[in-house]
Amino acid sequence: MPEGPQRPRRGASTIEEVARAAGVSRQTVSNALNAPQRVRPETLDRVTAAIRELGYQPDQSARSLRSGARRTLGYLAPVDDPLDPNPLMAGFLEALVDAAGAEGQRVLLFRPAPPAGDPAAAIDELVAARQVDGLVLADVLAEDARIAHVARLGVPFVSFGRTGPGQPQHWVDIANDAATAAVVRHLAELGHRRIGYLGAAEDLPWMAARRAGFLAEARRLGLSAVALPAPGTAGAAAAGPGGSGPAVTAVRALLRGPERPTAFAAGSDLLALDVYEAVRAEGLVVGPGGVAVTGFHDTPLCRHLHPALTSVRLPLRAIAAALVDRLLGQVRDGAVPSAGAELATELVVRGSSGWPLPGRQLAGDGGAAAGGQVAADGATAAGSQATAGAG
Amino acid sequence: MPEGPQRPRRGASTIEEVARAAGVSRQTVSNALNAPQRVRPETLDRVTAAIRELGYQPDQSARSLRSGARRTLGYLAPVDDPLDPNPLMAGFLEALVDAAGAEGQRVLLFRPAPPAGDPAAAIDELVAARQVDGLVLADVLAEDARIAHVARLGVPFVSFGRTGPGQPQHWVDIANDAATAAVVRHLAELGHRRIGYLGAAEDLPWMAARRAGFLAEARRLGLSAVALPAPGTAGAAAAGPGGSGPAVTAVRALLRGPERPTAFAAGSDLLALDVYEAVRAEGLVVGPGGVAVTGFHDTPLCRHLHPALTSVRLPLRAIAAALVDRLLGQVRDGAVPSAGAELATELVVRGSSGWPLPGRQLAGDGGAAAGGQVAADGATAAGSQATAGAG
DNA sequence: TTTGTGTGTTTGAACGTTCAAAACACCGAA
DNA sequence: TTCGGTGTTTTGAACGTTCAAACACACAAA
Repeated sequence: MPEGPQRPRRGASTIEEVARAAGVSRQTVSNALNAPQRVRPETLDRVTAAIRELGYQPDQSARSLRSGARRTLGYLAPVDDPLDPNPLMAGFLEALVDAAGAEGQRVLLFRPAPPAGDPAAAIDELVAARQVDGLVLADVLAEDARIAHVARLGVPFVSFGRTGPGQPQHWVDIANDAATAAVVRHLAELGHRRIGYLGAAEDLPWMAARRAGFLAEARRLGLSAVALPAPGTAGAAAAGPGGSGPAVTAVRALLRGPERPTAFAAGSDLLALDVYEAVRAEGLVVGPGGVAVTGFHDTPLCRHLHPALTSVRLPLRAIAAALVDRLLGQVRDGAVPSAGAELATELVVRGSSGWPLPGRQLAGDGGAAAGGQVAADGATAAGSQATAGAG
Repeated sequence: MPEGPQRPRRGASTIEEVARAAGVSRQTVSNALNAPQRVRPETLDRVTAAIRELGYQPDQSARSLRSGARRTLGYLAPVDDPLDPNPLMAGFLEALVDAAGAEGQRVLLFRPAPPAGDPAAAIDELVAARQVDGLVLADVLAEDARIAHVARLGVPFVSFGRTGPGQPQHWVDIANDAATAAVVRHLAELGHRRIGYLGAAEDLPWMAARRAGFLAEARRLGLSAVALPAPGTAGAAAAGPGGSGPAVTAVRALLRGPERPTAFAAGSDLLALDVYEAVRAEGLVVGPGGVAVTGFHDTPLCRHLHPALTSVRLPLRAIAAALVDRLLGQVRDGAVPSAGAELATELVVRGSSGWPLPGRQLAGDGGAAAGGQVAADGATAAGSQATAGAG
């Protein structure tokens, strides 16, 4: 039988010990940490030295209990389809943790308890136990029950993904339509006049926006454009994550048709893989000489494809920073955002749409679209415009 | 100017209010929550009713301060190469949060502060502030500075990934060698006699183990086997995430050689993509009629390939549960694990190695290896054996 | 009746910090 | 000399909970 927990206060010193060591009172040490300008410089030095000496760090529980500030933000993990997880979850989380850390905040991960999986209950629990100062929601839909719930609760929150017009505009999102519009411009610059789009799960707002941005820009430039799956077809569901067969079939059909597209934009990197397959199945080649292809998300997959896949890169660090900034604005000053923030993406050009050899520069690029800038991996990047949308 | 924070204690009731409502004392309510068997059933009912009535939940900070238990586990996010992130991070985290939640624990995510990125400092901060009861480390190497550090600190911890013989054996890991051995058996059953392996970053212990398991089982079965990149070649680095060119080149060279393998196992799903490319570049076909290919991790990518990729699925939920179990054993009872736990993987057979049409069952499978069992998606799964390794 | 024994409940104290207010030291002006 | 003012430091109380010990009571044994 084990000898029990017996927490031995591993080296953890208290504020009282620091005070004694520095020859001051409790509160002076507290002030030295929380409001140094109130402490005489000479005293501050002594206290700081004692703190370092003893390796003191305030007990977060005691701090929270007294002050009310938890210094912790809750991230509600979206319950996504295990077959089609959000491809940027991990990267976004890292960015979020870093952005929060820069503001002295930690990130608490939570999820609706399986198998029921009621997000509202999970939120209630966390808030009732006062474990967080605010919440970060992700993969938010236009009419999202989670948004309505947290708004009703009155908890500070922000969302990655825009909310509907009737709801609080605490969101940060990328410009999905501008991203695919930039893709269209890129393809147009390369000389493509007939272009296709492969989407999936068009009921998701970001997917719908990508499709819409594609079609709008193509129309504006006078290009011939077709988006798959065609609206109203069962393909919309079938082209989803479960089986990619129908998507490939649809793309192949288009490639066999009279108006064969010379380029295809995909709503995700995985969908681009279906395009690759379809192109090859039709005996065509992916890339400049054949059918140009682009993806979305810029996952590691892009570099492992042959040719490497041109894709839309999301500014994850900027998104995370904006979210934390807006959230802490509410927590600290009660500053409720009145409008969402829309961030620009970056198009990373690789062999699938650009040039056979990766690393070649843009040749004489004086066109209408934004000028290219060389990205980290020798590929060319063209940013889409940033806007701060009004609520 | 905003009107200030003014935290209005949103609906949060205290234990005192519950006590008053139930006509008992503070401590009885506390007992009702923490040691119900000490409370008379009749009283318990009254207290429970009051708790529900008022929507009471104990303040976690107050609880932690007094009892010492934080009810929170820290997860140290590995600082991986952004070009080659751990492909199961997101899924593992979800499983970890669920497993922790089932035990009433939350998960706090933290990372070394960029740009320096010293894990030890990040750990010290978290522990000194007493924000967690224990730590979960991931992507652990044999001689890992983080392990040495937490062991020195005396904090309860576990690791996903085995530790070296001289170190505490608080690990949970998958049987990497058994996983690739199962792959070899699977390929042998299909009739393959000459097989290849494509690895990368062989300095990582799990990658080394996959390679070793592959070679050992091939030798045992008397198969002709070649593992890429060949030891001592610069390809070991070049075949990594950065550019997949060299990997493709090496595989192609092997396919052109006199002893052309009829099957290829890859150390990850992304590497399998390189194999696909090489096979096709040589004018061959991936799948039963041509070159069989297998991957590792069973990422969503597998289903989007044509043919769909046979891959090794990791028991993420079991891993997370084992980690939480071992960690809480230390936290609650001081039960220090004396040996690591090795978990079995599952081989998900799809078209790239099995049969042209996905969904077909294993035909008369009375061979030497473990019997097949049908997995969720109509593919066939064969488990590798589980062992509990001795420290 | 007294004494013990166990069960259920209450009371006082403590966890480590910050808030609120009071105390102190010092300065220059009245 | 007194007074107010300012800057710095200290003191008492509080945050909401659980620990440790005390208490009340019923019942059995002495």
